[in-house]
Amino acid sequence: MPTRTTALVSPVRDAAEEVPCTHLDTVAKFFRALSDPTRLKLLEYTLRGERTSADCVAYAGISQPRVSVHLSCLTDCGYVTARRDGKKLRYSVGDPRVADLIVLARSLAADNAAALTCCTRIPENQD
Amino acid sequence: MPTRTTALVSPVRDAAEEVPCTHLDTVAKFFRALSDPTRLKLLEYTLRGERTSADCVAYAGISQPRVSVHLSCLTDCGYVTARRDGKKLRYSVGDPRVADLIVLARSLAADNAAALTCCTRIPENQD
DNA sequence: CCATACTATGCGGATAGGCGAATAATTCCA
DNA sequence: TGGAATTATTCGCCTATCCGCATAGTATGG
Repeated sequence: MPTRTTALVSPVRDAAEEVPCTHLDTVAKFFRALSDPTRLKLLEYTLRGERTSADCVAYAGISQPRVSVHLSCLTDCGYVTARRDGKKLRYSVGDPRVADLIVLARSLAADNAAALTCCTRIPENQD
Repeated sequence: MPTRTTALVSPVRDAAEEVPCTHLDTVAKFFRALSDPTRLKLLEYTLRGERTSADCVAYAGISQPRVSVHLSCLTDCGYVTARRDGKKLRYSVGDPRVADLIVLARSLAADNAAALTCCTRIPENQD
């Protein structure tokens, strides 16, 4: 089916039928939210302070609709929360573990930066 | 080198200065390695003990070439290391931070499992 | 209420990246 | 050294998901 569907606040409540321990697909999806440079950029930006959508648009350098989608994704995945302030929505990161995760990942990635850059095995070369 | 899409009003001068910390694209790529259920499955499997390629093929349930690519990817990204033992290669996770990262991510994902499941922006062939 | 600012969605195109199948390359042991 | 076992690469196909642009929807303040 279509690649994008409405997220909003989905009425689906199926967490009861499965164990509380997170499943593979869920964790993978969790990581996928961070696998896009734009989303990662927005998350780290929001991590450093509460941001409006307009802030993010200016910071990320992409269109407002794109930012909206990314922020919605980050929100759905539990990375950020939105708070209405007048006409605007203000996004922030509430859970300190998010920062821990980023720091840890950056630490690991830094030590493997060279190898990571060379990880061209999966994608086709486009030279 | 990933193609940087030319943004509207993006200065894009970050490539000029050599960032001491890890680059955004690099970290994103780092996360991308974990954003695939198969790779995540293989990583967690390897995390629990040294594994051969054949082990991984049986465990993941996909073809050997696919496993080879995934393990190469995980290796390039610094998650696992390969050690030759006779005819076989044995894969293992040396860095304890990898386990920390997974544990932390699982912890976070568990607390947002419901929301994550509802994040239909990342569609899954799951019902 | 209405106008407006703010936010979300639809569309179409382009590309990344996953898979299976076939095959090549490499390595070890007899 | 040769054959078998193991691992890596290539190819075609297909889906996911990124983007920009246009537009629809919604909440707030007047």
